Amino acid sequence: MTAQRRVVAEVLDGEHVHLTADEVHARAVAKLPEISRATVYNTLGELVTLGEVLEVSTDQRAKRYDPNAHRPHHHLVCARCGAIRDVHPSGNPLADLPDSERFGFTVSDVEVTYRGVCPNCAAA
Amino acid sequence: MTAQRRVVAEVLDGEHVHLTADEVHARAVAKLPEISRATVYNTLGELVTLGEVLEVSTDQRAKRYDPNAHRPHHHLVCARCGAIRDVHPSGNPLADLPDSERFGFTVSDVEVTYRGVCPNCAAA
DNA sequence: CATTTGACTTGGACTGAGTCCAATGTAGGA
DNA sequence: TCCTACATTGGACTCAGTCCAAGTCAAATG
Repeated sequence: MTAQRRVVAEVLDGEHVHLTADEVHARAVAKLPEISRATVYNTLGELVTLGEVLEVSTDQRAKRYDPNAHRPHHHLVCARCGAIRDVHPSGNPLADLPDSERFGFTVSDVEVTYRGVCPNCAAA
Repeated sequence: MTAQRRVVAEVLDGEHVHLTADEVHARAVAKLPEISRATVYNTLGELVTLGEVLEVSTDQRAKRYDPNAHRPHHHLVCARCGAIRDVHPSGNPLADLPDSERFGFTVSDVEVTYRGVCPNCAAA
């Protein structure tokens, strides 16, 4: 556990929003000016493999990092501004995939992304 | 409707798999050697806005294009080799998102991505 | 205490996917 | 046929992310 890793963890823990790697880097630099992009990527990658943080790619641009990895959830994304909210649908979509639609796969996970327009963008 | 656009449409229609833009380009070049990448991107973009083709981004790499836009469906992705199958879960996940979890959004769409290991990769 | 070791960090080069743009080509109407 | 608007081209550019060789640091060893 080095200073750099602590800073990255603090950034993610501090704001419960979904930051891109570059945003994490920018906030990390504010606390530890000489931290490099590569280290931020390395640390984020480790946090992901440790299961502390989730990678989310709701648009086709930069991946975002979700510190809320321990509570399973899905995402609701604004198609205009890109805002992301965590949501907890009722029901288990995994159970909605019948065997006949599994093609022999061992299905272990499901991601659900709802898309719509947020109140802010709807008002504008 | 130019020769270039016809070729792109033919490529997508010919193989019901999920090609990347570069794969579409490669196959288009086979039929019309001097077609450029930019034209393929332009045409794919138009097909997407016309609703003829869907953009799918199951991994964080290249977008893939799904010619099966008229029949709603979701995707099952192999975590190892990236193979993609179209699937039709029972139930409607949109209905699973209660109003209390909509945060004032006008929710219009939902994408579901199942992840697992395909029979081929499981055997290897 | 000095040295070795191995892991961590750095910055810069590199890659892949996609976009942008000025120049060129072309289809189809007047 | 000529014009005009639109489509195409290719190359430069951007953005996100990866890679790598070199440098740093701390803890363990002698």
